[in-house]
Amino acid sequence: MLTIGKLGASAGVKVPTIRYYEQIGLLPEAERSAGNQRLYSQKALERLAFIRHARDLGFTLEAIRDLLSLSDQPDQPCAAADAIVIAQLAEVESRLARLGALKVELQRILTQCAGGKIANCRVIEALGDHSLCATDHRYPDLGATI
Amino acid sequence: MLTIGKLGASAGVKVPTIRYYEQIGLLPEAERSAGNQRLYSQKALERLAFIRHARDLGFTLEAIRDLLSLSDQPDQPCAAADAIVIAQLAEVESRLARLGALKVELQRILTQCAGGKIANCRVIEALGDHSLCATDHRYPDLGATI
DNA sequence: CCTTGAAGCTCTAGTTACTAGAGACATTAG
DNA sequence: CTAATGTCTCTAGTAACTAGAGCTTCAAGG
Ligand SMILES: [Zn+2]
Ligand SMILES: [Zn+2]
Ligand SMILES: [Zn+2]
Ligand SMILES: [Zn+2]
Repeated sequence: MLTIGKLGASAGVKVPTIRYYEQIGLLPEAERSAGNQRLYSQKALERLAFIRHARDLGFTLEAIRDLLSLSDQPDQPCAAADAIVIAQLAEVESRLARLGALKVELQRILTQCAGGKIANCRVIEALGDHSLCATDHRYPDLGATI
Repeated sequence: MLTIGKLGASAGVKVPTIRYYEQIGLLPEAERSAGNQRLYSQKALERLAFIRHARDLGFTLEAIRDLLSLSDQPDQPCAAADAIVIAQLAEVESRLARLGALKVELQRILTQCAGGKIANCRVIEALGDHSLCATDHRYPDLGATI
């Protein structure tokens, strides 16, 4: 049995984060010691490591919740799990495309600066006017994660 | 003079977002009509378009605040503005690197699935165990934007 | 046995950049 | 003049934590 501190150190997750995961129901309520402190089994460590790793791979907590509940049902077909991973890959690819365009545009903007005063700086101007842009980096709001 | 709705339509920014920008001091308090409705000048439209475009380029509101205050001081050297753009470029490149690693890893994980039941699915297993990963995608917390 | 420091507990609030909704007032088209 | 749309303020909610206050429990040293 591990205390919350040991668990966090083992899984690479901060203690308040573990309590947060419990609070939102991503981790089950932990057993408690006589003194009301949380105690964790090896299985709990595995579950937390799964969460941590999936977070590192960019999955949302919602997706992780689904993955965990799937992994608790071993005789279901795995297509649902794969679909979540495929969706995450698509998300990553979409972000990559967007960020690639941003990179190109920012580099291009930076080349416009010849130094000097702000009044003459083409960088400020380029930031203000999309019609000076070479690429179309205006995508409908991709949210934000990773 | 534009109403808030026209302003938003012109700049491609939703009305509540404009009010939010005013609330956090990114836009100055707008003039008001006799009936207490906000009225905006052409200059306000330019400022809002600047904000919108900079957001599209992934700048945070904090960075945009700094850029705006720099652009209000035309005889300052432009190095400070450039530095903000350079930092943003670095941020974008760092995210690109991270996302590139994630993409590779997610693709690799997906190849492990041979279909079938979850109990045998290597995808779930791979998600749970970083030692099965081929790349090192564990970077110290990059926050999240874009 | 006692003390002290670290680790744990609960609870609240703050972060980013908005978005949604309630309930009231203003403006405009027909 | 009325109905529809637009605008007003204010509050609260989103994702995934993080920080802090004020309290209790635990482990080790003297
Ligand atoms: Zn410059
Ligand atoms: Zn542009
Ligand atoms: Zn599978
Ligand atoms: Zn991994």
